[in-house]
Amino acid sequence: MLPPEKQLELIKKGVIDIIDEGELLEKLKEGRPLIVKAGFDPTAPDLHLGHTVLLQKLRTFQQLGHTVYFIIGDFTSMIGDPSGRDRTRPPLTKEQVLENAKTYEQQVFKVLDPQRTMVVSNSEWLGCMTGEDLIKLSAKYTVARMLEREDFKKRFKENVPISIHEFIYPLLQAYDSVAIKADVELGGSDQRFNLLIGRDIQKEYGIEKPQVAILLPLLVGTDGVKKMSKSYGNYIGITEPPEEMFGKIMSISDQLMWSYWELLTDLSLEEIEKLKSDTESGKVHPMDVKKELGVYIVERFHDRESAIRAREYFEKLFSKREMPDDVPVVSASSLDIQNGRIELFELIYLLKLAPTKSEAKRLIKQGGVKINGEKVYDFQLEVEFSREHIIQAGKRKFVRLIP
RNA sequence: GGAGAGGUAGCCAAGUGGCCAACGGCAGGAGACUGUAAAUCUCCCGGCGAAAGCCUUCGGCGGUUCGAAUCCGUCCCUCUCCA
Repeated sequence: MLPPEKQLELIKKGVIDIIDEGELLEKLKEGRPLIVKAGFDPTAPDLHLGHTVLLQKLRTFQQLGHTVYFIIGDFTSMIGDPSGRDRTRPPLTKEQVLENAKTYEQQVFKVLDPQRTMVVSNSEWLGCMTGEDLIKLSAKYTVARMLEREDFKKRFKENVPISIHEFIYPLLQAYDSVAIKADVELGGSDQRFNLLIGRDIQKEYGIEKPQVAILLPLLVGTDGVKKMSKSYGNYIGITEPPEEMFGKIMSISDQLMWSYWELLTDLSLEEIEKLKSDTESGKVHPMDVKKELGVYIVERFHDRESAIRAREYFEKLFSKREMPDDVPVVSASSLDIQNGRIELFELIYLLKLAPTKSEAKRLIKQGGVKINGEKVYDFQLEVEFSREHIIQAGKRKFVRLIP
């Protein structure tokens, strides 16, 4: 193991806050593998780039010889973490949660070292809690302290409902730390409150040296506004196909790109600064820098070759406005059409290029549909199937229609 | 338990008997511009229909009325104050 001071230095890189740094150093000096906790709620089937910020830091701990407890919040996700929310989360069913949890296990090892990772579900200890246990746990915290949280305070003030179970969430998360005797817990900066409750509750349960809370920056989602989150639909999943992943990265704003460089790559801050100043001075084009980022990230979760291919695909489809190679092929005979001809809007609808016939018409009227590269505005145009047609709806939806 | 205020499309939010498929904003879509960035401009944004128009929608269910998002009854949900 590296000397404690050296370890601390590596751990500190890129983190927002450590509570308490002195305590962490003390723990490191004990020279034993620390129990490092990070919890994930399986609220959607995929981990996304936002999670990897955290995973990467966990890996740092592993490289330093510590043990990671990866907690799947199968129990707590049925409540839904209220952190940063302006309303109650919709609850998940047990089936959904289990389904999602399954895929998590496979995905985390794209980053984590399996030798030093314990994957556990918090239903293991929370699921067998009795009513009495729960009441004892709830008694250890007060409503006033709960309302210290900004998100709760805001909702309370604005008369947005807060259910009692949302108060219980942080307590259960804290109890996880008791159950596994966590030395360190990692979380996004919105987890500050939850992680601190963990410290309080651990002490209540007789743990003398409570966990150290390490807060990491939140990755902003593809919308450029909210944190990357499954429930906001602004995420880039780590299992997404290369082209998809690359495309999503290209769609983030230039400004946002810099935080992606910072949080998702191993480049040093100096190297990123250099890229940034080169971009600002016009030495390099921001789009090229973004493509580089795209390749970097796709390569991490797939491989070099796929990453290059994804970039080429992108350039072909968008920069040169060409058709991709793998346009879905639909044969006219599979479409249930009479007389071998059909009105265009009907066709767009049948090909699922628009969700309703009304939308198909609108799309056509607005000039969003091309047949064989020609814009068509007449939604009643009769399409024949005697030969092949390339139908394009919007920028990126293509269908090759064969007789 | 009592008193009051509310529940309108993905979200926020107008509308208080016919002019309401319902103002406006956000989000979303298409087009122009372009680098699938940002900004800007135009258009669209319940369904069906070529159109006229028709159908379904304003928490649920019933009712009054020629006609209801709007009035009445009842139920469900949220918030506030009092206990």
